[in-house]
Amino acid sequence: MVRAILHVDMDAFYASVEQLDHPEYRGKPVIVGANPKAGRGRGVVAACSYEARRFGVHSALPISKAWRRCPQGVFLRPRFDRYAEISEKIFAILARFTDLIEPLSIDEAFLDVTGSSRLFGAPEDIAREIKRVVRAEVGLVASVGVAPNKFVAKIASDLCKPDGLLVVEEDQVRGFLDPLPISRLWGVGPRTTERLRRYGLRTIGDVARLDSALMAPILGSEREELLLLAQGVDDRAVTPESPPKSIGAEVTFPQDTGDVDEILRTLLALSDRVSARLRRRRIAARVVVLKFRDETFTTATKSTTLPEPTDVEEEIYRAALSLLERLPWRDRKTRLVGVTATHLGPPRAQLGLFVDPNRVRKQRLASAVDDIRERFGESAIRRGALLKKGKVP
DNA sequence: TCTGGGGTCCTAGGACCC
DNA sequence: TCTGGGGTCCTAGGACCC
Repeated sequence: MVRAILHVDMDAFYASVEQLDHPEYRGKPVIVGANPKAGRGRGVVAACSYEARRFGVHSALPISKAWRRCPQGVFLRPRFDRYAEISEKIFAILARFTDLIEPLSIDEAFLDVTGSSRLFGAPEDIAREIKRVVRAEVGLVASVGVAPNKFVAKIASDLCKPDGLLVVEEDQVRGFLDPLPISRLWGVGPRTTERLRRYGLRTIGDVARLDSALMAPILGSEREELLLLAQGVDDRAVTPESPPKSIGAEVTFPQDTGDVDEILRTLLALSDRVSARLRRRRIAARVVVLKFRDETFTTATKSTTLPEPTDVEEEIYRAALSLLERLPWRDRKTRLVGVTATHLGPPRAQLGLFVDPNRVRKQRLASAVDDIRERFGESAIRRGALLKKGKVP
């Protein structure tokens, strides 16, 4: 049986939310991302309105470049809490049409509406209705791709933006994919594109027509999947939300720093953030990863496995500190540090295992802090060590 | 002109165990 | 004199996605 998969994707999501909340920004080039600091800012564009795209601005563009290309733009810092709020409304709308929803990001999802036809009509009608309701109830514009599988549905919505609706029937799939560049294939980024180019492969059709056996040296271990994708075959199911595999926080310093104190304070703040998010989800981590980037943009990660799972800030911080000592360089300035918790699972207490009374005290303290922050905001309460020097990043 | 922050998945070598 | 074979865990790095 042919499935009916929808890919729903909001157009210029962050920028559109800003234009929704601030009517005076409508019709203007809105650029959401890092602080441009008059062209000297660090970071990139997170999202921008279609008005801004006419100036050559796009997401992931360095913010300094965006400033130069579009000095008259409305530059805004992201308000993730607000975007999450709107996102919830959108997902609530999607849930009216099917239970089979797989979120891809804050503003994007796959829907399997194969079984929804009796109630809601043909897939194309469902897509049109979703667009109508999202616009009427939220005030934002979505694009929707409809196809027999996820891969084709995703490409369809990408290609019909903005405010698009594109249906690709099963017998149209090959003709639809063939002329597209190989970089449209899932999992084919700049590196793989370059490698495939060297073999003269430019379009998805070029890949689809290859002989699997001959491809071995070209594509490596993932050749079967890639070949099938290129041929428009994708059996992956639409699977509702799964628990996170890792939770991390990282920060790029406004200026590269050689100040050990600043680095330590930052690691503490990051450990704090990560542990709070672990506790909120009632999970604990067995592995802590420290990420470090120096002034030459060289990046290293070091990880360590803890004797037992933790959600306690102090333990994560101590693990990060022990990893700091194993870093390969000392003489270069630091651009970025990050702390990530992985190998997540239930905390010991939930498993019914013995928990050291000392840790119980720390956890109670941490939970109390969480509550205060919940009620009065993130900055309501902080560790003394964080206040010693300068501002918390 | 530089290159964010949140993730996922895969590979590969070495340790370790039976 | 030679030194199996398989499985799992740990660690580091890389490609990729939004």
